[in-house]
Amino acid sequence: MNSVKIKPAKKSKGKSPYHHGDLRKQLVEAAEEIILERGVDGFTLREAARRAGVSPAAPAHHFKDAKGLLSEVALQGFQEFGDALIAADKRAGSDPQKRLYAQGLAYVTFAVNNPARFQLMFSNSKCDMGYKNLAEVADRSFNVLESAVRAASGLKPTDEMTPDAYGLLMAMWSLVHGFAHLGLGGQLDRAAKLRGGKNAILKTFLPLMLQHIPARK
Amino acid sequence: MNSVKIKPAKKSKGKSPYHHGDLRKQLVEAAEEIILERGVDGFTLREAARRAGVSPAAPAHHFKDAKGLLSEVALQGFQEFGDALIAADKRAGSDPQKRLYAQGLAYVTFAVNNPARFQLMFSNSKCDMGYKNLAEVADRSFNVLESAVRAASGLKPTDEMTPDAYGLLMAMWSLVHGFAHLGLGGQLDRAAKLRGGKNAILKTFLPLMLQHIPARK
DNA sequence: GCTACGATCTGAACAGTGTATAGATCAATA
DNA sequence: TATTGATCTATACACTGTTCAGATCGTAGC
Repeated sequence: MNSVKIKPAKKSKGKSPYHHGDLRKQLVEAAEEIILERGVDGFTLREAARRAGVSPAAPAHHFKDAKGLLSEVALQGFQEFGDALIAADKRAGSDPQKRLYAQGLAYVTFAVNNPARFQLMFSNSKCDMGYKNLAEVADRSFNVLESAVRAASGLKPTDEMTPDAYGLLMAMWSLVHGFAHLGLGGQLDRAAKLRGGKNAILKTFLPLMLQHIPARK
Repeated sequence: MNSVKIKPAKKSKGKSPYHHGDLRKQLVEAAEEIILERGVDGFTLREAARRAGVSPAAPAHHFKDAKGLLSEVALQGFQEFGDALIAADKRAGSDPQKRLYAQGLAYVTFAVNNPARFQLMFSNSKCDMGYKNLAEVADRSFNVLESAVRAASGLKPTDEMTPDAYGLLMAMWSLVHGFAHLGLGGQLDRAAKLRGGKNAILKTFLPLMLQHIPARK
């Protein structure tokens, strides 16, 4: 007999043991692969199970249902997304306008570099905001933007938001979110009759657009 | 025998004749019903066939596949959408700023009043921009906005778009589109911790946001 | 060491889906 | 009147998400 103890490897090429050992994580990875290859709507739970090398019923022991697995993917996506926004905000220094610009850049850059995840993160039909702390993690991203808008509106972090600041906040958020959504949908390419895809959006369109960031009245 | 000639009625309560008579239109109406009730992802072709009172295979004689039917719905949606934008633009008179404001209002109002159709219209996975003249009809809406942006940028209708005008155009479009998308997704409600749904979005948030319409530098 | 338990996974099943195919029906034309 | 083409039905196939009974196996308790 083999005296060497073997923890079932991530993807042991040998006969798969009855217990997978790392299924939850691999399902998440498989899901990310799938939505990237086939789009969010191309995802199927069975395909994820297939790629992880388990039966169709196995995922149920780790996620309530397909929506549960996708919600976990969205959760991790919002984690990275928030980190990216925070990092960009810090790099921008203390000038409110620069902070807004940097965040807008980071927002759209994340969307373009993670198109499938980004679409998933904002899809109510594909993931459930009630999943674990998904809503809180999502709001964390939102709060980074709110912080910069406060500064741009001359408000201290403890001040209550004024209606005008709310308007600016929504305008700023709408601006970058809409740009990302239109860009990923291909609308910008079609409308501007330009090619270049991802690169054109980030390098050409985005700076032109961000020059028009709404400013405090 | 009955001497009265009867065209198979829209929904003759009698035994249904073998040939439907008006299936194409009724499938479109059924599809609109379904996406309104169940969301775009809740649509199934079989359910549409069921509501029209025909077999699952019948729609194939009028639309290539499910995507085809939804594309037709999107096409009609863009028709109405463009009409609404044009009407708002005309009502606004000649002041470019007022034109932009009016179009923004009309853009978001349409989205909020036709949430399912709006989402469908901008969903690449659910409808096909290659369907009939869908792309052209969609661009018609876009061109209304471009016209107002030209005016706001001091360009004549025949002038070539400058990079700055392009930036303003994308900013304006992104602004209203992002607001609509975030609003329909429920993100604005959550972030602003307000209730009121459709009404709050249109009456409270939207005017606050539109005050920050990007202006020519 | 042994046992029992709980977590994890399989295999099979069920209802529902989109779509293809062959054949039925029927209006309209020749 | 006969034929043709458009429209519809019935059936079938492969696929989906999810459930359920039972198989497997690490591990906690004795």
